[in-house]
Amino acid sequence: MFALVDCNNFYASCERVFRPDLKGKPVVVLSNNDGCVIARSNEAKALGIPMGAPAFEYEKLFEQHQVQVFSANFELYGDMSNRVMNILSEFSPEIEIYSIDECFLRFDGFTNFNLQDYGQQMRHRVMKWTGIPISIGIAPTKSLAKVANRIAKKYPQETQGVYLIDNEKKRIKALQWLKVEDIWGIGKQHSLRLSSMGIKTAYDFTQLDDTTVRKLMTIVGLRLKHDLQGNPVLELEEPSIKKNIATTRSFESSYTEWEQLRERIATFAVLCAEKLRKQNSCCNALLVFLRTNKHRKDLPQYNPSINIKLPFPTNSNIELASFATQALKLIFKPGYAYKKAGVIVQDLSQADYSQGSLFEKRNERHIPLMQVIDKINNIYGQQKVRLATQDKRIWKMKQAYRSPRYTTHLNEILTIQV
DNA sequence: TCTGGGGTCCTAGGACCC
DNA sequence: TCTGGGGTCCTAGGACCC
Repeated sequence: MFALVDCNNFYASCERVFRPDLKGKPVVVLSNNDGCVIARSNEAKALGIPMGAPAFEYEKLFEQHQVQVFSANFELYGDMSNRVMNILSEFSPEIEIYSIDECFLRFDGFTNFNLQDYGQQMRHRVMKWTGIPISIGIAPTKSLAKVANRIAKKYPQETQGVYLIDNEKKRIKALQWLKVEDIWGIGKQHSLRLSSMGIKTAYDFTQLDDTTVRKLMTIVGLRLKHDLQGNPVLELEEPSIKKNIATTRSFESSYTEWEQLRERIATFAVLCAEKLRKQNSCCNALLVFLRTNKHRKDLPQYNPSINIKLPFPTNSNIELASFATQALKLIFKPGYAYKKAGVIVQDLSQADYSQGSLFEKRNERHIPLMQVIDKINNIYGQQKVRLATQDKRIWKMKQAYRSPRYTTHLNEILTIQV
């Protein structure tokens, strides 16, 4: 059996842990630049605030219903996530951390366990030790565990947050209940297509023949169908290093000047380099892109991107910033109002076994230099040592409502007055 | 005025090889 | 009129996830 454990309204719940006064009140968390709503408490959902709602369109509603608004505090959420995952990993030797707020557990050889009770234990422990509420779905396959989880979330009273699909009758009932667009792995395009064919529920989907599914949705869809039928096809995935690493941001205002963009791109490249070093990788290619504001139909649009191969693999701040700037030079055109840009490093290889080039070589002296820079920045704070092309203000984001980083910065720790 | 960020996998088609 | 057969590798784009 597999369990899918999912934190309820995760970001909003993290904010509430340190602000118990917000219990029962609507809470929303905004994306970077306080742009749109990326998490909502149940009370906020009940007010009809949709996922991804642009914050400026809902300002009135926020005020009217005294919605508690937070800027994203990813440092806090990441740390809370680690705590939750650590606790959950004590419940099974096999765990796959699927996202910041979700994990799969595998219960192999748990035949003498009452998984319903076991799930309740998990909920209680995570709640007691972190304050984060979770929901659990348990079933013979991963995709069915996803379905079970959805039921647990949808009917908290009846299920007490844990739902088990452990027989054929429950499986069919669950699939007949689930709308086709809510299946994990079926997105907007496929669900529209399926819906137009009269396929309305997950059960209908599993009744299609293999050839049709394959033709419509490739091998991915076919695997999903079999998994939903109760034959485990989707396995627990091993932790693996990333294949691409991106740093992309929208700007707090539009940029028109080369200097501004050069600074952003250099900084994004440095952030990518740091992420590369954290997983001991080098990259062999990188992509730089620019975007104008797609919502401003009145302005000229220009969304270029360029992919360049590097002459040698590297994870040096200096080299990546330099390559990224060269790439930017090739796509930058004056006269446009750029709203977003990004650097994506690709074709990653292990840092220790890098394949050198015959004609050009990375600067070996950067390796110890980067080690020292990482060390200093770890102690004294991010980007204390930085390139001269980088601005002092590394985070150019609107974050009007960020909560303290309670668990990762000693000077922001919660103070209690008795 | 204002609209997020970061990933994965699969396939078709082009370019190339003998 | 008619123009082989069998491969590999790479990339862009589409689909999906949170």
